[in-house]
Amino acid sequence: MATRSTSSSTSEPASTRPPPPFVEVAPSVYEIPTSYRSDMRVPARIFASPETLPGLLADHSVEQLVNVTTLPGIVGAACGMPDMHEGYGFPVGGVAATALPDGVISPGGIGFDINCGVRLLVSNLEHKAIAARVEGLVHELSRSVPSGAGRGGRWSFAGKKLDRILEGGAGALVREHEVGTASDLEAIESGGALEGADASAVSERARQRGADQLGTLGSGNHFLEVQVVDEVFDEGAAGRLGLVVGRVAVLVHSGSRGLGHQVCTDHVRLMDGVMQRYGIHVPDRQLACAPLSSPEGQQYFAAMCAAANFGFANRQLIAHLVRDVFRRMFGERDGFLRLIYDVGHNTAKIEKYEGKKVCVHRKGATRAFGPGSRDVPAAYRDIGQPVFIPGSMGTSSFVCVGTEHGSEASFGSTCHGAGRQMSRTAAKKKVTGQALRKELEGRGIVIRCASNAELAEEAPAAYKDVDRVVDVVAAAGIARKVARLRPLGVVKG
DNA sequence: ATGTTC
Repeated sequence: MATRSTSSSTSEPASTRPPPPFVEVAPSVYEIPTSYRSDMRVPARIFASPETLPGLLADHSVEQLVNVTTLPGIVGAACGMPDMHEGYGFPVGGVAATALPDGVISPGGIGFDINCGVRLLVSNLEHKAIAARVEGLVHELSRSVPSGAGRGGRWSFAGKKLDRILEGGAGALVREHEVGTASDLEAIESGGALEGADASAVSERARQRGADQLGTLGSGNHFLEVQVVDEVFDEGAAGRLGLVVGRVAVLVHSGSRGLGHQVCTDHVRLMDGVMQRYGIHVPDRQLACAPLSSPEGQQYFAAMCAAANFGFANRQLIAHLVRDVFRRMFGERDGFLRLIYDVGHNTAKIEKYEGKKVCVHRKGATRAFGPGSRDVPAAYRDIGQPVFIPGSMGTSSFVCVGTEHGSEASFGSTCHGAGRQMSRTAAKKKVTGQALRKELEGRGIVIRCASNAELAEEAPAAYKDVDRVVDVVAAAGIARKVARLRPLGVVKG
């Protein structure tokens, strides 16, 4: 089994080892040259500032990023976003592009929660007008959207219906189940469906785990937040997105639940078994991979795309449940929620860089294409693709847009959140869920969650400072700040 | 992230 790391150096605390040699190659961009370790194929590029770099050295994420640079077929550099932290094999907040056709694809470079992502909806409501109803609103949302580990919902999909969701993503729900509208699809990355999906590549077990989980939040850092637009940094871009100070918005953060998790588990196991046959040697068993052109690579890619489509459909159904609540409480007109955009941060996609096709792994990294890209919705094409960077629970979230510079510096990617600075277990030792709940309520934030113990894992103290993380991506020029949103209420598992 | 060790 490939569940344990075989890299001997990851068994010692990160702090006891000398830091690798960093070279500042541009403002807020550091590189570790290939001379650092003989097995590196490309440099490791880390987006950081003098203030955030020490934090990145506190766990094994930098070493993991160096390990990623050894993958066969990797091009350019392995990139670490400013919210990077330790993950399974690859760091969370990591980007790696491998050249087609023989470069590898590695499930660890996408993560267990395939197409975990964020969607932002905006209402016509003024916070001032509904301030007294926020508690009731959050309560109703928590009743309508199931959350918590292992939780299923009222909807269940199997057989051909599930096949069409796995291959058609959010569009299958729009077309067959009257969940949302066709115009929603224009505001979803890749139109809400990745082309490479093949339902038959998804195991029966994965299908069973996912059957009743569409339209559910899950647990961990997944949440649904009612927010108010707090500050606008770029009037032009904010206006285009429909973000006006004082306006109420809803941020949904969820993924492909047990289905995506099982797809990752299935294929890590398969690849671990065939790596040697392809003559691939990696410094950490958790980097299990296979050439994208191999049967194992193709199977995983097809299953991963199908799980990603399940993720898009999940957020589509959650948004549908949220819209129902808003409509019931505020009426058809005032309660209308327009989808601004939906973007994932755990996928691998075939994209073109410098004229060559590459497989871009993004794990805890958000696609952030710049102005002019055909993959950006026409309505936003001149400002760049919207990107959402949620802070930790109860802290501000940022809306950004991608930049042209990002396509050369980070394969069109930026950070995905604040990023952990404390493990889940460490967080539980430091704070109790009860105390955290009191603190949030003291700041006027309504909170509904299934488990107090899990609440503690998501304490703001367990995360990096999102303001600093966003300042780094802005300084490095891989995203542009548009607006900040402040939480009014949180629903989580 | 996850029916939190098939």
